[in-house]
Amino acid sequence: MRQNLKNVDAGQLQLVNILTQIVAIPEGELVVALKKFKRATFRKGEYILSEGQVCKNLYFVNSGLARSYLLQDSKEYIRQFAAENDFLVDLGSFLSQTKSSFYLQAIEDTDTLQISFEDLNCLFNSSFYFMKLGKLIADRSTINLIKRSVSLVKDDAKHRYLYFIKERPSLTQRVPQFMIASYLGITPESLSRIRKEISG
Amino acid sequence: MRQNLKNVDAGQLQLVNILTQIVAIPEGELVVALKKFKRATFRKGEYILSEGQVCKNLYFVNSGLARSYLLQDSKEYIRQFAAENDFLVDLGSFLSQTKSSFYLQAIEDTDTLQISFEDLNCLFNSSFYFMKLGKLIADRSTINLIKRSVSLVKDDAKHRYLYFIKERPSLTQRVPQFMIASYLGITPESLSRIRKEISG
DNA sequence: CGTCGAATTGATGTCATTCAACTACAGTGG
DNA sequence: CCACTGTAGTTGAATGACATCAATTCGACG
Repeated sequence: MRQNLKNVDAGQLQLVNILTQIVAIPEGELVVALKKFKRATFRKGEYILSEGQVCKNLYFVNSGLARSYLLQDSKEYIRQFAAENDFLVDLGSFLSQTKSSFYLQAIEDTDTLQISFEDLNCLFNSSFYFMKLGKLIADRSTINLIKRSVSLVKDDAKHRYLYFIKERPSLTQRVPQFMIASYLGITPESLSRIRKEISG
Repeated sequence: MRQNLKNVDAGQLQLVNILTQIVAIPEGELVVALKKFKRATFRKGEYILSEGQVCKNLYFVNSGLARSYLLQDSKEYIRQFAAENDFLVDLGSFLSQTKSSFYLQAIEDTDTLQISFEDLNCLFNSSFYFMKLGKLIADRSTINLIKRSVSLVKDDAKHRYLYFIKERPSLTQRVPQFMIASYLGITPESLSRIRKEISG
């Protein structure tokens, strides 16, 4: 039986679309790869990973919304939101298979495709295309993080917020304000005042 | 004539050591790759890249020290120091071959091996090993940047400085204080006061 | 020895935090 | 259907961290 993409479900197709948008991959390899991804769903508020656990899977978000954050001195520091078509993982924990310092938690009911560390590594090591894909994704994420870290030293809270609502307008609606504040590195009170100032 | 690593110079050997420490690469491929790297030296203060130019090369620092920084409203924001065995590049400009928003400048007399965007791409696309190397380097840099961006929201200036001198003790000696301050996202005056407080 | 940029120090200002009070509102159980 | 409860969001006042501005001091180098 010939392997093709006609029988994949909507979630898998969504993943394929994102991947092939980054690099062209032979259909046969995609079909093989898709077999390694398993559906995983999380309820609003549910923890996908907790601090101290090893991040054994990488998640592709089909629908819903999740966050990754750090807890220190009983304060939360959000480092990322992952919505539709985003990847979700604690990269440090995942790549070295060591204990995580981050939590991964669903903000909305969230539907994902997960792949294990071992399976993903097989994929990378068995296919030039996937290794290339991995590199390109890592490159992008490096560039994004450069932007973010530069912005954190260069811009004040108001500019960071304006940039956020420009870049991720849908999140501005879906994410509670105190989480946006945490992501921006400020308190909910400060964000509230900034919003007041902007609207006024 | 058999290709081997016996005839490479010290700088090339240094690069080989760093690369093979990340991933094992057949000697033959290394020899081919090394041919694409060309020696480039810069005097203290010299610009390796200026804002608005396209970053056409990636640099491996054999010796010396350089920085990458952004200029905005006539203020400098240093985003990275590159010393021995570090890579230096404006990744955003390099990967998309578009105008750079960063400056690359030698802080000390600096000795590098440079490779052009085209040559590096050939290397990546012609060899699985190099593609893997590229991915692993990008992964590392992502992880480092996650740490940095989290630290920028989580830690105050004092903690960021303490972390810096712990992680890069040699730089603490070699980099002028006002540049360390810029990297940390604070003013030279603030850093001076922090140092006073720590020593006292 | 003189010069110039780097570093320090002091006085003051600003932005964001902290703490506290209050409002709005969604979810729960009576 | 309404009161109860808890969480999010807002607002005010006081505090704190870092910036700014200005004046020296330090130190490398010609």
